[in-house]
Amino acid sequence: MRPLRADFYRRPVVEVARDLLGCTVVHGATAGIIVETEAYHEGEPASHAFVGLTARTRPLFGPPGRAYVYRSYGIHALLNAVCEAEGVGAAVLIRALEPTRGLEEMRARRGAVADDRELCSGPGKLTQALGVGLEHNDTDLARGAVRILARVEGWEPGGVTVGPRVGITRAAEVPWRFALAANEHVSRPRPGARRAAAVRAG
DNA sequence: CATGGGATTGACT
DNA sequence: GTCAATCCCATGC
Repeated sequence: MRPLRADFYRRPVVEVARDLLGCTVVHGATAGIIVETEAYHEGEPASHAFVGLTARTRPLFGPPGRAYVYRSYGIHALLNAVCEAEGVGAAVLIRALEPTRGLEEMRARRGAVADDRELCSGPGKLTQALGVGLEHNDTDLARGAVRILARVEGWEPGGVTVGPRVGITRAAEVPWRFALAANEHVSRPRPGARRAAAVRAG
């Protein structure tokens, strides 16, 4: 498995979000297969890039293939892969991994969890498990400490679930969330997360 | 300079 | 189902 190069990310962000399923995130001795992603684009209000170029969003508008890591709710670090051409604010949020290497280290970082399916089943959980933090913001995902590797040869996604993104209040109806349908390591859809989309659809 | 709101999680009722 | 923890940063005065 080789690191994904900038060309992989320099495409429509929704395509990249789908194609990142099955790829591997590595940091040190820990690694996991991506099983859930979400796409964000400057053209819609749920994206941080919607406000334009600021100190915070600068990495989003930078060259593709770098990390955008930010603090959420004052507690968690969330990992994104910057996409599309330089100057366009777009990124894929990595929402869940299936742990493959360094399970003991992950358990140590995560504290007591019921079972290994909960080690990386959420965007805040996986960064904690892999030891990814704000210091990795704007680092190169092909050469830096945190890397994303291509799918293994012959890997097939099987069933992919497409649906609305989780935990947002604006543009909640856009179906830009992708997950491996049968995978046990995806994040649990927040039951309390706005039924607005469903109501609107019904 | 003060304020308010999150791309969440885990504990508790 | 409900709610608190906690901090960066965009916004407005």
